[in-house]
Order: sequence, then structure tokens, then C-alpha cells
Amino acid sequence: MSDLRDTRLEKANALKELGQGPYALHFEPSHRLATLQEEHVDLPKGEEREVCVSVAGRVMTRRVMGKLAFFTLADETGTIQLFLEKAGLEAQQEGWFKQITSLVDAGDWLGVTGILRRTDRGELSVKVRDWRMLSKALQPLPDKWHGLADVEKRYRQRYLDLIVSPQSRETFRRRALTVSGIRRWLDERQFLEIETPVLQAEAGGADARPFITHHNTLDLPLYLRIATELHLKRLVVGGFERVYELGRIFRNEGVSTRHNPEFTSVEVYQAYADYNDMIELTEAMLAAVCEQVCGATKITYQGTELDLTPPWRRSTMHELVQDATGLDFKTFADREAAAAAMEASGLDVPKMADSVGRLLNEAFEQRVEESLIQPTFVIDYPIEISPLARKHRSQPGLVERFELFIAGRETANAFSELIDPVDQRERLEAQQARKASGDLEAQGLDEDFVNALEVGMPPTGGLGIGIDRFVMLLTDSPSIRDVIAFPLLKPESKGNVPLSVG
RNA sequence: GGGUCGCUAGCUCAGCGGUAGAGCACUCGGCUUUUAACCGAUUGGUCCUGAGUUCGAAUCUCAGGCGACCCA
Repeated sequence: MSDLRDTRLEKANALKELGQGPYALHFEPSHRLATLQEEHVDLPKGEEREVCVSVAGRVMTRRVMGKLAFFTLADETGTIQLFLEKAGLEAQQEGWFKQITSLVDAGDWLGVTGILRRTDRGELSVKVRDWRMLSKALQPLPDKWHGLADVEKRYRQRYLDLIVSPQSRETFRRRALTVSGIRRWLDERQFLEIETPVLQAEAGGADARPFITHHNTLDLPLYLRIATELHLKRLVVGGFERVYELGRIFRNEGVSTRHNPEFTSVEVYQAYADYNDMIELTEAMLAAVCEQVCGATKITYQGTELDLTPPWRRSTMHELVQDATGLDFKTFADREAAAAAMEASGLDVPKMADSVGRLLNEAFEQRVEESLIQPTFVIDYPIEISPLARKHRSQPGLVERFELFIAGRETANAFSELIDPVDQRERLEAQQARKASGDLEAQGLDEDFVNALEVGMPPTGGLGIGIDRFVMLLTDSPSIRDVIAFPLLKPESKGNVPLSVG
């Protein structure tokens, strides 16, 4: 099993004896490969151009035939062929050709200098005059034809996936563009990004179970944040009128194609705004970023065309549920009436859903959610499931909240923020009661947060967006793991393979 | 949490009760226009782990591990 490795170690030693690394300190490429290809598209087949270039990259394939050899070199931007001719190389230095063909393997990083030549078959090549090993790979590349077919290995050893899969490289390039695009969009509109704590004594701001950790010298149990909401609101209380934070959130829940225990969100708070303003902001920002990253606001996700051109559909939760089930939840006097109607329509009625509002949400999740393919703002949520959102200005029992659904998935969540400290305390106390009675995802009561509200928070619109899910759309990725470079996986139990604990 | 499927050479896979296989990669030989180069030869194994059935298990049974997909 270590045969391949031993062979390459021997080659590394042979290179050392030749004064060739095997691990160089420095190399100065004159061009990146895509640029070089572009600059010389006009070079005709079979002709040479006396331009001296230096290029560096990883050797992807080798084709050696007697006194002539072709390597494919890849850098971040593209590939180019190396043209290796025995006569020319031996004229430079004795044994030069034999050494490059026998000591260089696929996977090695190589720097070469030479002139340009387009081969008879039309492949632009660097006709090598000088070469040096930049870094010797001790392990082979994945199968050059099949690539990395093992999905698990793609996630566990992402570096291999990135080497052989251009699509995977494009996904992470787009992810970087998405993140920087959102930051730029917000920065240009005078939003300040302010970082808030990851380690917290009380994890609040969302319905989710936190990870628990421990501070040694303070002997203090701490939680990893499940949202950035409560701290960003404190900053609004402090006088910052437009704040956001784009960063990592941790939720102690299962792993699936749509969930990773650590994921990235952006939360945005704007003073003097309400949820209608946040709808406008969401639509404008996501459409702009989509345009920047994909070049259009119409994209294809898993075979379905999605049109992110504003304006997006707006519909209330009540309307959507009524359209899908025929049930008008505004007519139910109590939970029993709603439950009976739901059962008559073949809907499940979970015990935990102990109010008309929670049952409405159940009906929505069971019958509506996955049908919302084109971007849709679902507006006006039940108060019971929205402890941080302001009561609706005209609809009793509801709050001023929307969630954005695209491709059947929740992508954003926003409200007119609850700024009344008395109301907020009552709602969080109700949450605490649920928590005490066994709802593991119910929120706790953060006293200092309520205190901040008592100091006075201006009317504020707040928004949270799941970056990973949005990137899935922009990269046509079926699984959240495709857009997280190192997704959480169980450690492998056997000892001889490099572990990644994510 | 439930269901289905997968785990065999470095990689991709075949073998499904009777000697552990192929292609590619590696190593060696040949080859001056290849691009999955080609031709020839050699090398390479905890058949995921453990227990059981059997004269005999990669193959059948049970338990476990890891993963993928679907469902909640």
C-alpha cells in the first residue's frame, strides 16, 4: 500500500541529490495559464513563437513516448501542455530529459521556462528549456478518468475534489463572490458589520438547541451562538442605525442535504424600518448578488428555472394555506376546531402544536412549503412561533414577519422587530415555560437583552438570510455539503486514513 | 429516528458457496506530435469489523462501523 509512496519518496531523494528541491522556496511565473492561452490564440498549428515564458502548476497527466513527452500543467486559472523534446533538453543539460520524465509524476508541482509552440494537433504548449520541481507529491491523484466518484471522499478530502473537479472549484468561487457581494451591497448602503460573540452564557435569538462548551479558568459553561440577533439589536439600542453580521452560526441538530450543524447567516438590522422595507431590501440585494455571481437573475436549479427578477410574489400564510387546503384558519375559534378540520383534510396534528397558530404553521409546512418554487415572501406569521417579532399592526394573533421561500426551502426570515420591553418579557417568559415543559428548541430569557430594550430601541426592521442555502441556488448544488468546503462528517473509525473532524 | 442501497488492489469496478479478478495507476522495456497516448511484461489484497452457519464464506445469517439517497 505504501509502494506508491515509497517510489515517490525515492524520486524526491533523487531530486535532492540533483540539487532540485524537492520542495522549492520560490518561483516567479510570468503568466497565469488562462492568460497565456488567451494571448496566443492566434498562434497557428505547428508553429513556434520565440517568447520566453515561465509557468507553474500541478502536473495533471503525463504522456511519455521515447524521445518526446507531453505533460498537462494546471494552475488555478486553466491548463497548458508542456512539450518536452529529448534533443533540446539534453542540449541544455545532460540527463535533463530522462530526469523530468522519470522523476516527475502526476500530482507534482512544477515550474518551467520555455518558448511557445502550438502542436500539429492544435494544443498550445510550452516547449520546455528549463524546469524545476516546486513540490513533490507523495500521493497519487484520483483516477484521471473517473475522478473522485466516492462522494464521502469528496467531502472528507476536499483538496482532492478541488484538484480534479472544476465544478467544485466553481462552486467555492461563487460562494466567495456571494459573500463578498452581500457585504459590498450592504457596505455601500452604510450598513456597518460589527462582530458579536460566538461564545455566550445564554444562546438566544432562534428556536434551536445549542452546542455546549466550557471555559476552563472561569469554570463557566458557555453556548455557541444559534443566532446573532440579540447582540445586533443591542447595537441598534446603542445607536448604530444600520448593522449587520455575516458569520458562522451553530445549531445542535441533525445532518442532512439541507442542514449542517455549522452554517453561515447574515443578519441585517435597519432602524426606522419595518418588515415591508426588509422585503424590498431582501429582494433588491439577493437579485443584485445573483446577477453578479451568475450573470443573470434567471437561473436553473436542479432542472427547474427560477426567476429572481424583482418583484417577487408576496402572499400571506393564511392565503397560502387556504389555497392549498381549503381551510380558513381565521374562522377557527380554538385549537380543537382547527385540529378537527385538519384531521378531516388528512393533515397530521402533532401534540406539540398546542394552539391555532401553531397548527396553521403545521398546515403550512405540510401542504405549502415545498410547493413554493419561485421566490415567494410568505407574510404574517402566528404570534406563538415568533417571540421576537412585533405584533401585527392590524391582524390580531399575528406578527409582522415574513419568510422567503425559494425552491421549496426557507431562505430568509425577517420581522418588524419587537421593541416593546414589556411585551418582549412576556413572550420570552412564555418561551421559558415551554422550555421547562420539555420543548428543547424553545428560547430562554436573556435578561440583559430585555434590559437593553428598556433603555429604548428605535423601530427596527430585521432580516436573516441563510447564506449556504442561497449559495446552493446560485451553484445548482443539491446538497448543502456541496457548498461547505469542509462539512461535518463523523470521524472515520479506522486509523490509517487521514481524519477530518470538520 | 425509519427505509433502501453501498463498502473487494492506490483509483474505478466485476466476482454472489469451491485457487482473489479486470481496466487504469505504479515499476521495467519499446516508441519524436500525444491529449483516457499506445504496445509488451512485472508488481500489487485485513474482500469495512466481529460473531455464526458450513468440509469450505468476499459470497449465506446476525450484530456493529462508516457513507449515500429517500422519508420524518
